[in-house]
Amino acid sequence: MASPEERHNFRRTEAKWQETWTSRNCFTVEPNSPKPKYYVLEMFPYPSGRLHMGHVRNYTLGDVVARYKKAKGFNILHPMGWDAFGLPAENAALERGVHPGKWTRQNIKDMREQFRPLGFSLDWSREVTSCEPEYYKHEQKMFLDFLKAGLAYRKESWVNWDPVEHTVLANEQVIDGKGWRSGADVEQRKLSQWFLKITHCAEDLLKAIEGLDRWPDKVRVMQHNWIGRSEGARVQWPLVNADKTDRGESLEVFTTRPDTLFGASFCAISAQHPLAAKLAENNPDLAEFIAECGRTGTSTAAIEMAEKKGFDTGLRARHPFNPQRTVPVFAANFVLMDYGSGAIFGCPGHDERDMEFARKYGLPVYCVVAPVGEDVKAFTDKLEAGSVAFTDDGVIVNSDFLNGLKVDAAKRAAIEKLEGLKLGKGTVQYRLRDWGVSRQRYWGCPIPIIHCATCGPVPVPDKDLPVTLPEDVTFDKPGNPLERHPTWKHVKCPSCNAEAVRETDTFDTFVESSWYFARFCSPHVDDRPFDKAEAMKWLPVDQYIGGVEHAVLHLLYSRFYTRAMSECGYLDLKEPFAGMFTQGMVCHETYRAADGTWLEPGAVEVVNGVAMAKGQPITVGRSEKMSKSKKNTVDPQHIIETYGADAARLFMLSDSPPERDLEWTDAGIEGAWRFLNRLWRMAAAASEIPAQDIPADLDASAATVLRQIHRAIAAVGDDLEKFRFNSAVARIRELTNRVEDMDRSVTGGDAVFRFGVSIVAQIVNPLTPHIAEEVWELLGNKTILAQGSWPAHDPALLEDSVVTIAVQVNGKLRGTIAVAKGADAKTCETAALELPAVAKQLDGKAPRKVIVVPEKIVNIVA
RNA sequence: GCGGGUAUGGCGGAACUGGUAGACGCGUCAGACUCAAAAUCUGAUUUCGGCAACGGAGUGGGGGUUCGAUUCCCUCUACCCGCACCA
Repeated sequence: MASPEERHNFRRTEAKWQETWTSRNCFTVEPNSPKPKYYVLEMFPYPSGRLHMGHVRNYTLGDVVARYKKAKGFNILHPMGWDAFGLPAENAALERGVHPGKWTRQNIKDMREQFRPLGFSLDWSREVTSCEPEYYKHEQKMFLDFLKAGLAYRKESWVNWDPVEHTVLANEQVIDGKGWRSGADVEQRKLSQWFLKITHCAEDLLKAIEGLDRWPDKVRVMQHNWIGRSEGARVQWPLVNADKTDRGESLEVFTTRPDTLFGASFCAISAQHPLAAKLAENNPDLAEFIAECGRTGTSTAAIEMAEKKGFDTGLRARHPFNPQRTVPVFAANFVLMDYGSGAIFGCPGHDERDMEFARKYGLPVYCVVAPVGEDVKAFTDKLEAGSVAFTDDGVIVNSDFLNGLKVDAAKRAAIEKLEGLKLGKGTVQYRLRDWGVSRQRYWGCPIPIIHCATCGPVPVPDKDLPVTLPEDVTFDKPGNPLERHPTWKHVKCPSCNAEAVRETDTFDTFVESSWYFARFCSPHVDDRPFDKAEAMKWLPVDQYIGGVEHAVLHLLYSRFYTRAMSECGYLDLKEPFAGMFTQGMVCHETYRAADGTWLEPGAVEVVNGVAMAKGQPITVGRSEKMSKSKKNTVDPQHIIETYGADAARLFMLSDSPPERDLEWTDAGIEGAWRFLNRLWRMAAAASEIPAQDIPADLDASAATVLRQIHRAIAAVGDDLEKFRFNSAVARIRELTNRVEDMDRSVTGGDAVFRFGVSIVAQIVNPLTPHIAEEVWELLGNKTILAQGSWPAHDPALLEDSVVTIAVQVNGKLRGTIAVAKGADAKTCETAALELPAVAKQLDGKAPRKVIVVPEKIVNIVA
């Protein structure tokens, strides 16, 4: 171990500066400040009780932005809170018998303590906790307002039921037919649910994506696809019974290809379609088919994909353009009830799935689109005999009045005709469905509704809000404890005073996270969710930072919720997040023993280049996201205790660009630690030099370093603006190297050295603020960097008076020349041709052509 | 299947609007200090040939545009992510 004075004592200095910042109130908003505002927000954490490296990365990125923007003269809002409702609390209750509330609040306390030593510039005075009534009561009020505004409604619907968690899942929470948390096969059940009408904003949510120019393209594309707009038509097919009598009703289908209507050979309805249910009453085989579809549901969708099953209902449907023509109506497992009208028409010739279905059930194939210029007869024969659909653009054929039109024109013509016949209508369909917010859970915000046998669902009157969660609940049985509570749900109907029951469902936890960013603007107002003027002052969030896993759900819900709040007068804003950044995951190598069990990194040692654990060779797996199940986690607290917060932060920012995955390595954190100690030793040396001005007769070598210092200020600032934190770290290290290596004995050497160290302190401050403050103080400064400003660079010093430019012959580098900045082309050319290497390449011949790009390059074409 | 992304030394990664590829770091090797080790410092480190000067090749593969391509275009391959019967 080196002597103490050679090493930076991070334990002492980090605690010291954290106390200083707190006691000087460095991170609270400046009231009535003339400075422009800047709202930095990281996604608020779920209080699991344990800080992990993903948190460290997320909040470090945000802290860099907050500290940098503060130094650039902004008034910063950088708050913190807890996304505190959710299932893990109930799981803890089940597993350990702890009350979810107690467990959650203890976790919050613990995690707040774990955050403290990282030195984030967070304004804790604005802390919000979503599981407390002071927070969720506003959510209840807003929900009732949404209800009044028609933005919330109740409907019976098929839901994804997780049999393990005993709850309903949103479509987004079903992954490959399995519950996103439990991994259990999801079943289909019909329940009455509350919905928020996100589809009301579908078009606007889609269009406005264009304006989100500070969002990652990836996220914008994902949201675009999620909303899934498609143009098409709803078409009526009059139904005919098996005995050829008209049923007096028609089947509505949705199609994006009305141009191919003449190629129809069947219709298919969803197994969940009301018509299917009606027909099944007198048809046990159909009933059995429907039941089978319900069983397989979405659960084995991936496997079942190839297997398209249909059941001929016996009904037939009249072709809208030719009443003489009828097609069979099938019930089919692949038709989705909640998209379009839950029914389709099948055109096997021009849709691959329909083709597969037609071939399986012996249905005819009609060719109605042919490639331009192709022989129609020959193409028709080939298509109708084959089993490959033609889905490209082309010319309509065999289609009466549509013949000869291109696909797009035919779509328009078909829709016009349908509308004339009153058998259809052009429409826009979205993939996006309304947001089901009911959850059959205890640990969530109660939905403020009372169910009365005579009045139906009645909103809880304002005066009775909030509806608080009862604390005295038990978790000895599966399902929702609110259902079983002896008294809580039994209340009088607010409208007729009869005996009634409370809604026992609670909100999806995505509701809390859909408005917390607004609550932070005025977290202590009690009579409304937030002060409108304050919210309008701070919103939108200037820079939001979080994981890509929320690219669709949370971000889309928040965009909708902001619109909904605006419709109800709470705000005047559409987009909550002007800038979005999605960070990569923190990964680590995985290790497995011979018996396949996962091993912790701490258990692994490398002996003679072979990875071993307990004397046995082990398998080193690829790097994966840190997770408890794979045991490849590294505990942030341990890292901070060993190397300090600055080292942990620096490593998080080095090497990997923030949007990419970061590979955690011991060598990496040690590298960061070494750099900090080097900086520390430089600071000690610089502090020995008296403060002094840089002399006018500065030595040339020191002047070069001075230019490099100014260049680094500009470059690091630029990198931080653009989220190139890894590059900023590289430039700071580069500058540190230059300053450290400079010759201090020349005229002005000491002054430039001292200046260089002080600049390093200032530009490294957003990244590693503790050591930066310490260095700054060591240099005799009485101010603190947390309240300081970004150093100004002198534009005149950014560039050298002499530039080195490359000389190429035929595009290959043959040497460099140093010319005065601004030297003309002729000078450059002459200097280049004088290079021996160039002369050698030319071999006495005159160059055919010389290209000179001033201050960049000379290329000689031989 | 559809949509999006990525590919650069032993490794993570740099390279602004087409202009000196490999910044910065890690690792490795050699050396200094040391009784020794750690720490620290110095030097080397894309690759091939060569003692060297120097020369050849080189940014996943192939092709193109250009005086000049990691960067632009076409094409192929591999991997990663999202959606997945959306009619």
